[in-house]
Amino acid sequence: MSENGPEPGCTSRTFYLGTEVSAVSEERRLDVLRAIVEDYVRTREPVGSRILTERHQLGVSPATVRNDMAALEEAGLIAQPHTSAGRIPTDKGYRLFVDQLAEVRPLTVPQKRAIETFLSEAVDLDDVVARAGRLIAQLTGQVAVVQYPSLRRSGLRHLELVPTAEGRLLVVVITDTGRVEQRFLDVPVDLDDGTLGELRARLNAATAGRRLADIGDAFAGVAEAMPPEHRPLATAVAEVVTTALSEESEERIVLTGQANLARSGMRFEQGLRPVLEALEEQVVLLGLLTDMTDDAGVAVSIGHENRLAGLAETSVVTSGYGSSDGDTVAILSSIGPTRMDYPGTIAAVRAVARYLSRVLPS
Amino acid sequence: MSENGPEPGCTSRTFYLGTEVSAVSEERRLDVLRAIVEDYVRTREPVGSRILTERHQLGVSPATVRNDMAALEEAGLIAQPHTSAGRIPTDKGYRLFVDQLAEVRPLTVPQKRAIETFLSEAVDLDDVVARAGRLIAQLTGQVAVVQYPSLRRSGLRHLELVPTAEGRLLVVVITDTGRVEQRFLDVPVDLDDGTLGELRARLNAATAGRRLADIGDAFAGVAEAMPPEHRPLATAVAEVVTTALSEESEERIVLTGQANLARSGMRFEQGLRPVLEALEEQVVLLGLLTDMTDDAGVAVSIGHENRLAGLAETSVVTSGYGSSDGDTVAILSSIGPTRMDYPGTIAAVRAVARYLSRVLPS
DNA sequence: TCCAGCACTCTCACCGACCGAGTGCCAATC
DNA sequence: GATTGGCACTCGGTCGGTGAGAGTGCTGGA
Repeated sequence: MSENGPEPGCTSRTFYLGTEVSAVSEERRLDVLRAIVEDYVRTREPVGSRILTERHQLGVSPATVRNDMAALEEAGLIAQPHTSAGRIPTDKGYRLFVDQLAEVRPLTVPQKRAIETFLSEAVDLDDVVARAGRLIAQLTGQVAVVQYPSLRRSGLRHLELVPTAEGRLLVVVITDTGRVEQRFLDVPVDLDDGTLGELRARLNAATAGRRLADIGDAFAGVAEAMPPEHRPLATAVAEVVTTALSEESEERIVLTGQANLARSGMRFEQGLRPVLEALEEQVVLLGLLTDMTDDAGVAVSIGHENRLAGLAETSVVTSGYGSSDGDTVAILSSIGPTRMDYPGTIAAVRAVARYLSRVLPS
Repeated sequence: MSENGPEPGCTSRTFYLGTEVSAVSEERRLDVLRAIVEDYVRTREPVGSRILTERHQLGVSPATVRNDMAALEEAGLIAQPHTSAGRIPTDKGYRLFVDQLAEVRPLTVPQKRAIETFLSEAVDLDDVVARAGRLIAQLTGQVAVVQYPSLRRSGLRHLELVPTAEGRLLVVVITDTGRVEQRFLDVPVDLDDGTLGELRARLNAATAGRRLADIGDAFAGVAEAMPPEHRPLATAVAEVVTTALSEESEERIVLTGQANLARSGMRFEQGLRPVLEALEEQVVLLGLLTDMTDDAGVAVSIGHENRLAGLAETSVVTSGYGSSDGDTVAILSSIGPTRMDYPGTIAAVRAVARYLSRVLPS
């Protein structure tokens, strides 16, 4: 445990563990960490040096492992619940494991096929989202969160204007991802079917296929093309569509598998309550998922890395999904204890996101 | 404890308790039961004879209460967790309490006003349902279940046919309760806008305002009125609408306040797991709620009265709600431990159902 | 650098004793 | 007949003590 800086030319690495050891020792220490993570995830019990040498081919004695463990603990990668117990990984330890040590474990062919068929049997968007959630929950044994395709990132398929008996106008928006939203509009002028039909046709011609986020200009053009007495109506419709559909409250998520949290072996130090409460704050939860998701595949957030205090004992695995052309229109994720099967969870989330993207514009 | 039948002309009543006592004793025994229920609900601890006389003006000594308790236990209305503990009500005891002893406790005026304003701020049906759930969960401190207006029991507001770029037809159904459903239809013939417009107009004329459950005949009439070459299309549309929208899978419910289950004092003997699992079986859960709900206000199902084994430790309080004309189109309910505040829960469910009915066809 | 041995610490399960709450029963009283 | 005070009994929860087991850190030698 010399505290000197690294000497030039020597083989020591201090990158992960902060102490100065040979490259081969360094590697074994990471093997020990991997073994600890894998054992702890499986048995849910702190793992000691003896067990470790018995269950893994480390090629060294328990005493040596103990030294390695001391180094890992010094580096903040593992910890002891109490003095005479084995070690468990810290959040930092899981992070290193996920980033560098975990081996990719793809799903089996039957599993993939099951995902594909189950998703393709869905009859509408609600069904697709519900089924995706059930798949994730079942594959990971954890809680699934699936976001509905975001309106802002979806394209417009059709815009419908329906006059109602009460003299109001019902504006219905259908996106190419299958979502349907509607708003009532108190129209200031009386309408004849011809005008309404014209407006509907113009609106649809101008907006079809565009992103909801950028149809403002298209609407402006339509309003100008209408006869002056109907321009207020056109702008009112545009107003309703653009404002209502950009509201954050229109983002929707679905939770599945909350019963998995109550399974034996899901013990949380603080109990289920903070977790369930965090899951119920859907707006905040979605914000967390959105922030951690980048376009490049699966993202993992571990324990205290999560902004939400209620999720301090959980890890979140998310992935974006989208239409077949690769754009991300929404997020899906699996949430479980930090002591989760990361390779399995990552594989499941990735696979479901992929098939979901394929099935989506049904 | 004579086992003789009731003697003619005497004042004894054996109706509730099975033993032969004077009417005044009978009444006191029910007072004791009420006191036990109220105390147990409040303290979550088995209640003994001494505590009971201290906290309630029963006008008798603990010894007398003990005799009454023995009778109540004999009648199966209360039970002892173990020999030297106090008594707790059984499901049967709660049932008697709910049916005969509980005093109606209406919500306060501010509470009512809060419900009204919170519901009226909703922007669309999703929002209404979500807000109703949050209200119930917050008022009762339990889990809320809110069903979306059932398609089958809703009226048809508008039916829209949209041709898509891929040469398919998108059928959109909008109900007067605000739900929107859509289905794709692979049309066998090519369409011109005129035909489509005619079909749309006829369909809407024939079906507007009718219940979805009984538009079959209307569709038949429309198909006959169309020129022969377009009859297949008309029947296909009718087919899609009638079958798809009568599917049970289209019934949707929303759960709110599951975190309440994890609050302290919500201890279930069997743990949360069976409860959460039962809540996740949405189809079965909805069946239970539907069966227990009658048109006449609030219904209560207690403990083992629930068909679902997972809900054996819970009670369910439901009410139908509907459009302002009084028809029930869906159900909302609150689920909590059998040891719940029945008067408060019933009042909350009733109030939210009432305001919901008023706000619904917004 | 590794390893065997050893002393030490700490948790957990178990045991027995004790205390208190609550009951059921009985005899006396209203 | 209903009520009550008294009393013996039961049983669960708590507390302190004990022993086993697991796991560690350290030291000295290979």
